[in-house]
Amino acid sequence: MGQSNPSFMNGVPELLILSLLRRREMYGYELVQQIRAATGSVVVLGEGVVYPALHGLEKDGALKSHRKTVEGRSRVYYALTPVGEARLTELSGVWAKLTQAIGDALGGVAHVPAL
Amino acid sequence: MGQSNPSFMNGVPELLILSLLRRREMYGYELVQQIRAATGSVVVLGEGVVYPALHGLEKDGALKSHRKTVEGRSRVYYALTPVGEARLTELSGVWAKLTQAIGDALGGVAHVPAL
DNA sequence: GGCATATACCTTTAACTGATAGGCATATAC
DNA sequence: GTATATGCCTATCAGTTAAAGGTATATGCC
Repeated sequence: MGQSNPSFMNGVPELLILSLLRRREMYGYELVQQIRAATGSVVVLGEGVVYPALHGLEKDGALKSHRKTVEGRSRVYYALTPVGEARLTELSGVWAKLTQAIGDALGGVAHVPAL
Repeated sequence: MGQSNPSFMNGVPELLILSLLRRREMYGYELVQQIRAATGSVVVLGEGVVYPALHGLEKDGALKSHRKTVEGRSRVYYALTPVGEARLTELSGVWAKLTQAIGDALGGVAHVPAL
């Protein structure tokens, strides 16, 4: 029966979220903006991607959350756990290996320089 | 209505196929093995990915094919067209921009060195 | 001859991810 | 009081890729 393994390209949203949370704890809405900012709008993840990812990571024990009310706003802050740090290290390694492999395969393909 | 844009991560199979075909023409079965070899088995695309991609690229005018019988084997060789070269340049640029953006966002995340 | 394996082409099917679109609530600005 | 920005969340859909199967020929082996 057709059962697909997750594609080799997946897990980047997770990777970005974990890496941003490594620096400091953040809440979901903030992450959406920070991902946009950190990638120069090359990667733009909507809330419909970020929130489910946060919930999944918390369920896996990679994040822990606590509510805090700031300026009359109730926010759910997420912080990395040791499990999350390990996950980040792992995903980062996979990503590095992947990009290097593809870079090697591309060899000297000229691309239009980013303007 | 829910209409998904293609994910920012897509198009890598196409990119790999085009980049390998830039060096020399190949047939589908050969591409499957060359992609595996060129990426050190980091990226392994099955025939179910490669053949449809080839057909799509040909329909777009990015590739042209011709049948050739070699060693009693009937093979369909694919070669890049100018359209395909342009496509390769474009995809390569997108990929470079993407990996750089993600690399920047990751900043100094230590990853386990590939063994 | 009969069988397994490797080559070579292709399609069908389905899972998974991520994108879109919404719904809810509060605060502030006009 | 209405619009906009913040902040959380879920439901649903679509595109891409993965897996599996289906056909056919060639070669090596018993």
